[in-house]
Amino acid sequence: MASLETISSVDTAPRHPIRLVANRTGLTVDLIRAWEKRYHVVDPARSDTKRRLYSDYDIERLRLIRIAKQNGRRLVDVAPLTLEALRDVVSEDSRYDQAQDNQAEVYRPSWTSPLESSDTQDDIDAMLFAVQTMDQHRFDQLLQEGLVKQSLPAYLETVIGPLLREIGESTRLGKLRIAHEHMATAHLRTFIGALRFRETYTGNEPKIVITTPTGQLHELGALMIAALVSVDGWLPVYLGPNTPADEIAACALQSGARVVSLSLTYPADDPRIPTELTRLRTQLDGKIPVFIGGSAAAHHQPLIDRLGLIAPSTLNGLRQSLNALRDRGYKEQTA
Amino acid sequence: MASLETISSVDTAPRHPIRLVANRTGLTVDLIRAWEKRYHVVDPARSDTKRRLYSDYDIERLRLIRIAKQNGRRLVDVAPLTLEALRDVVSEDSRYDQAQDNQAEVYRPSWTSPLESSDTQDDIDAMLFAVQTMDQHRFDQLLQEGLVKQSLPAYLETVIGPLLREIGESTRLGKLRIAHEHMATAHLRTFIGALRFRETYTGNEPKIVITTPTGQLHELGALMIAALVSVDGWLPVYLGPNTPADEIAACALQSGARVVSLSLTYPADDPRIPTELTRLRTQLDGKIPVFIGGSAAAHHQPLIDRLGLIAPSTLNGLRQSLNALRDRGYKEQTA
DNA sequence: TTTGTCTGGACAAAACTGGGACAACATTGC
DNA sequence: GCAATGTTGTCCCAGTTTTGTCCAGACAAA
Repeated sequence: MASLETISSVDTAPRHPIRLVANRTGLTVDLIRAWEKRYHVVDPARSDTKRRLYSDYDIERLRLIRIAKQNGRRLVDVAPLTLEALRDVVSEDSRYDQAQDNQAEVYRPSWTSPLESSDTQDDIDAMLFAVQTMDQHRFDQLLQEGLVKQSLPAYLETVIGPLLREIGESTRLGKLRIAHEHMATAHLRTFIGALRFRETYTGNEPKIVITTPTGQLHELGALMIAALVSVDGWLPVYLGPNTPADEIAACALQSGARVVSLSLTYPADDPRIPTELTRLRTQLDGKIPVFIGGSAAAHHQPLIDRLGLIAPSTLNGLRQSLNALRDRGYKEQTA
Repeated sequence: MASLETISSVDTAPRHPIRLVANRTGLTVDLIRAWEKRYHVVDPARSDTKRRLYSDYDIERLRLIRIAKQNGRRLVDVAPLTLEALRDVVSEDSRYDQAQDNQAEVYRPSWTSPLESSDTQDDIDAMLFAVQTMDQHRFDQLLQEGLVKQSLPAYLETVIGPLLREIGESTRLGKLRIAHEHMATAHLRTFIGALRFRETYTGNEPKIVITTPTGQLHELGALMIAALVSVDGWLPVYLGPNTPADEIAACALQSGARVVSLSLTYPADDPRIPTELTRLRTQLDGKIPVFIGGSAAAHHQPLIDRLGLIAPSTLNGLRQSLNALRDRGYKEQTA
């Protein structure tokens, strides 16, 4: 079992102290211990002085159990489930929360997760082919299957990101029609949005405003960021694309966000970008850090430096910067 | 693992606690017990400590009964019905609701109490408040709850449509900030998109291309149409907003769509609309009917008539026209 | 020293159960 | 039109199970 989970890239290395786990999952320290005592919900490793050390696997488990409870499951029922079974249960419950009449019940076959470590490029090519043939159903199927193979952050980084770039590239080269690009984009908007990154609500997770500035109409990068950071316990306040600086600032202040994150992709040299970023920086009064992501971020490096914004070069970098910000004070054991 | 349960369409294995059933059906825990006590609406299994354990079958039953009640049926009448009989009753009632649109005077049995419009207005007001306070979680919660109360087509028509109009209106009047509108729009894009996931794919559903023409950047109307028609067995080929006529035509031809449907909202008087519609009509060669929906459709009535496009005035009208078209085609095919 | 984590147990709140009461409303009989 | 009757959602009760929180005393970390 342990090796199987390693393949699906949930880190089993124990290193997080209980306080950090509590912060990320929204549970209290007492509760985590109580669950362990009563139902062996998790079985954390111990440091040489008997401190509990949790792995990413454990955190994911606890998060899922918390969601399952919120959905009305009883602790006794979900405690003994494996991580995969938990994912099944949670996704089933979320799906059915919005189910309605007259619909045949469609179950997602959970056994379609193949164990073979296939090349992600093959997956992407298959997706591109599905787009080219306008086979929406196949496209969706491939997206779902791909997600099962790895963790969400890894999936976004290795599959969705490259896929977006290739679709854009192919359209520019005339290999795909605009209609194909539109279909793919619309479908990906639905798919990424449906990752249900908002169901982890505890009421006290730190908020992050995510959008794109005026003139930037492509929202998928921003949406990916929203999905990504929610895994680590952030609550995204997602505004879609093309938001004026004043509005971003107002939103950040009203919602009490800890961070703002923008995505820049196309057009890379839009003259409004410097104006908007400067304006945003001014209005946020230096108190709220601003992260810049997206392929066009590099075009504005001098500006970014001058304004004191933060522009990690990869999704993973962004994620880690945010986590560092969030977990400030709770050091992790580097095993 | 938890893969066995994916076979049967309705699982009869008892495993859900009453709280979860209440969440999914929108009924209160008290009410579920009361119905059991009085009419044996369901007969849940019990855990070793007498906790009720419901099956998927039970949940489906309860949800259908709730909708039947909403349609004006009496509990005593529907309580003893089988699941299949319940489905018949509910779908019959929803057909009846549709007929309301076209027939001014219809016999209405005394036991039918039409949807309380004040009730839905309360819901909409609550949603607007959630938007205003940037309470995304509450907003989502309200959207989910509202959906359980009625069938999807009715929900789109009575809640989502009016909500969109009010959000637009409030923003124009300055009651909401642009940031609020952005947040609401982005959230609704995710929410409505997720509705479409529940399609029973057999591979031979008639396809319908859905999008908005060049210049029309608001996609939610089109997305609502996609969600709506998928209930009736259409397979939407959804292209998102702002698609050039050439591309729409190419997509319709490549995918073998039976129909094209466009949504026009804002700007209503965009000068590109006549050009684009004419171009589309020409390229589709008169073989593929084109439906026009959205609030701005009325502005182009003469054009629509001249080109022989079809512009039903309501969502229900659109739905009925499409179903008629599909059924006609089906007869021709089998004859 | 001060703060945080550990164990084990105690305690309290929340949730579920069966039973019943009751008010609001609709239907029926006269 | 009105009273009697039926229907239905909600609430209350007392007893049980489940779950969240707190405490004390020992030890570890900063």
